[in-house]
Amino acid sequence: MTSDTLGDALHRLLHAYKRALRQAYNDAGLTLTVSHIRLLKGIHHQPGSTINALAERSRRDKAQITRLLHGLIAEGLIEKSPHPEDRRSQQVHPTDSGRAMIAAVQQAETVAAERMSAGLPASDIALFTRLAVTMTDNLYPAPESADE
Amino acid sequence: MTSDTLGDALHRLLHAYKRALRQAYNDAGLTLTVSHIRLLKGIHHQPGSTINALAERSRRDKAQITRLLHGLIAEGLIEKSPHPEDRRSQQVHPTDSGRAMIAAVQQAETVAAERMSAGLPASDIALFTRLAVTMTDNLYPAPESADE
DNA sequence: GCAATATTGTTGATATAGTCAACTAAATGG
DNA sequence: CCATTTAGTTGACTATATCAACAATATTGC
Repeated sequence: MTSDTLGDALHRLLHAYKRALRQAYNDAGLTLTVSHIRLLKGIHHQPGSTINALAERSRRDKAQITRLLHGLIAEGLIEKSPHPEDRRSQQVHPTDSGRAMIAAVQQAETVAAERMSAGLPASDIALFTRLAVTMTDNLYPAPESADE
Repeated sequence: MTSDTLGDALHRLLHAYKRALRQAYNDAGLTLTVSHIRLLKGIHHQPGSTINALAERSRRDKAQITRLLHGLIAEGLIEKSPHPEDRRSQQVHPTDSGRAMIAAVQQAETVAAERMSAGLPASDIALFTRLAVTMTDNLYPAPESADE
């Protein structure tokens, strides 16, 4: 199995998966983009996060996170509040609308994931996911000690 | 394992992988984008393809393929020739430069793939790739017969 | 044989995703 | 107390992707 094949398979799968996701969101009447939804889920998963924390966890540019947050705030799905200890910083929380949106998103994503996984045993999916996580970690090595 | 986890793992892996690819291309002095390189590889893999064939195989919009081809022609990596039978159509071939570029690309991609796969047995990578192909196929069902 | 329809590739327009740099206000460290 | 760092923002830009409309050409059906 060449490196070529693994890479090609990944590109193709993500392209197909993102299309399927967009289709499922559209079918569910959701108009947010994949990136907005991923961020909303990240906030829902860890309410009170700072923008920096969201950027770090998702490994996205904080400029992009800031812009995506604008969109989510405009939709009334999240809100910001001042950080209790650091006046440079804010904490981000989902609103009731945001939490309601998460439920709809999860349903739509289940549709897409079930299509994608059709005919595959849960043990294969579990292994696939574990391998994906491992490969991602391989690409983001833990920070080295100072004496590197 | 929730659908959430599979999807999230995929998003993260592709984001990390594309970054690693771009880094490897940069380190190798390659200035083409990931999309240009993927198209060049597709042409190299099947010289003489039409634009429509390239769009179909990659499942990209033909408008995007046309634009990417412009860039590759500008770099002298491919060339077009009139289709022998259909005057609407052209055939696309790699040039000698394009073929030389492929070798450099393969080297750079091996670097990225080896980082990504570090510590994983080849059998795991093979299984992962097979599962990725199956899931992609699940998302693009074969065209139905007319009596659907 | 001709008109209607379909196809190929292109261009226009637009949206989404992503990155780098520079900035201000605030925090930290020496 | 001052230099440096950090948090978040904005500007600018690139990459990726899609839809629609079009002209030229091919195909189909009568």
